[in-house]
Amino acid sequence: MSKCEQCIVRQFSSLKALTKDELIKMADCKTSYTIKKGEPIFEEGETVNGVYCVKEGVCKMTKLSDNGKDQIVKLAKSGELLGQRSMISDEAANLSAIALEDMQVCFIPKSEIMGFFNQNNQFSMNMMKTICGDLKDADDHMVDMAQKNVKQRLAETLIYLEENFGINEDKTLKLQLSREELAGIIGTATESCIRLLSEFNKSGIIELAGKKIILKDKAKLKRV
Amino acid sequence: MSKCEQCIVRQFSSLKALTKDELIKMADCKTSYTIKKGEPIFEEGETVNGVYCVKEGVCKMTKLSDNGKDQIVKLAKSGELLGQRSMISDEAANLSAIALEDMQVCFIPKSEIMGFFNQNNQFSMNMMKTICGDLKDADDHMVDMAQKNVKQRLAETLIYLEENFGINEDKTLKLQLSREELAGIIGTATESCIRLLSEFNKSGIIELAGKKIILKDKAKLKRV
DNA sequence: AAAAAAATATGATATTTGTCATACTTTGAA
DNA sequence: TTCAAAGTATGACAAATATCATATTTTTTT
Repeated sequence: MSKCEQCIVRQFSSLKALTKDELIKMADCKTSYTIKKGEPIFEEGETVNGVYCVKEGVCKMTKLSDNGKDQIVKLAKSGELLGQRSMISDEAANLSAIALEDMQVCFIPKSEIMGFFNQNNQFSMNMMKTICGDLKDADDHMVDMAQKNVKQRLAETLIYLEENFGINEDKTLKLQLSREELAGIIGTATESCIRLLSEFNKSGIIELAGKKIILKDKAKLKRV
Repeated sequence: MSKCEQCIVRQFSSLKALTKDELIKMADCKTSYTIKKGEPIFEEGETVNGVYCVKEGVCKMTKLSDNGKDQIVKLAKSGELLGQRSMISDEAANLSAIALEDMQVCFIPKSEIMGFFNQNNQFSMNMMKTICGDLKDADDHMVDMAQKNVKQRLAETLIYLEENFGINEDKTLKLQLSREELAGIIGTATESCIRLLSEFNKSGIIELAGKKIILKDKAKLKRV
């Protein structure tokens, strides 16, 4: 069993407030999982009863809409905790978490987290702040969905992907999404997404190298 | 100064977990305000440094979009606390709170709330759950914005207004919004909103009595 | 390596939604 | 009470987006 104490990713979440003793205790009750690309960590409607700490890899948090399309609500990467909201609300998961790459995650049971809540005030405060951050992001995202058009949302998403997941040596976006997934983030039909990517490509704002994407002119992208 | 201890609305928020002693202490440091219809309680970008407890009246929580339109993110009624997120995140308000009716609100300073956090675990837990509920609502709302069309969002909003704010004796919706505000909730142009209301009216799903609205056929409204 | 399946691309077209113009109605102030 | 302003309503049209069809390319399987 790997040691939480030596795991760097804990520094990127509420867990950074835990003491050495608490980390040792946590290492004892956690379960580690390897998730293959495309597989779920948990799904909408499931009871989660704890949180998943993402050690490695990126996943999408999706919700199935009435019209049968999957909306991607959020992308989560290494260091983030998943399932906090459901655990705290004592509700089934509102979103599914699906691996976009091979992942390593650790499950920490609710009882353990609740113990930390009671004994470590900084930890509770950190988790509260994270959830508040998620709420702000969701509100902002909602306003974008309501007020911006598809072209603007695509431009915004491309910049977000570069800023949050980086680029390879050849300048292509590191996080490689299918056109369908990209459409699922911006909330549009796959064909519309593809069409706009072509348009951006033709006008030189981006470059399409197969399914890989290079942002050529971020200034113009921001002004779309 | 009115007594928090005797104020019923505290039962509808995290404050219900406070003890008699804590309520007496809170009554001492709170400030009461009367807000006229149309006036702000606080505005986007302001530092709030505490929470507002809505004693009476309804307000809209809005965010100004880049295109100059106000998006209504949420409606808050008596019993709800406003500004929790900003207070906890230590950030300026992300949303403006504008009275839709004459209101009575009480301001409770941050120092006071933080004290309760440390001494009353149930109170912190309640507030966490409230924010988690807001996050779920925001995520769901976001998916609706992305995946449903304007007609469906209008139908959904009308039902929401009836279920959450009730109807008068003449069956009209109690919460009376302008067409512009209604458009601001569903995220569309005012003219489109008006046009769809007319359409619903003509097809008998709703009835327009001046600016008042009666839902005639909720089943049909849900199936739009 | 060949075949099948999935993903990407693009055209044609329909539908939805936004914008601008204008008329009518209600509300509030002088 | 009257007038101005704001809000509501509707038509005409333009723009954005979805849908369906089909072609091409890429990936996966055999």
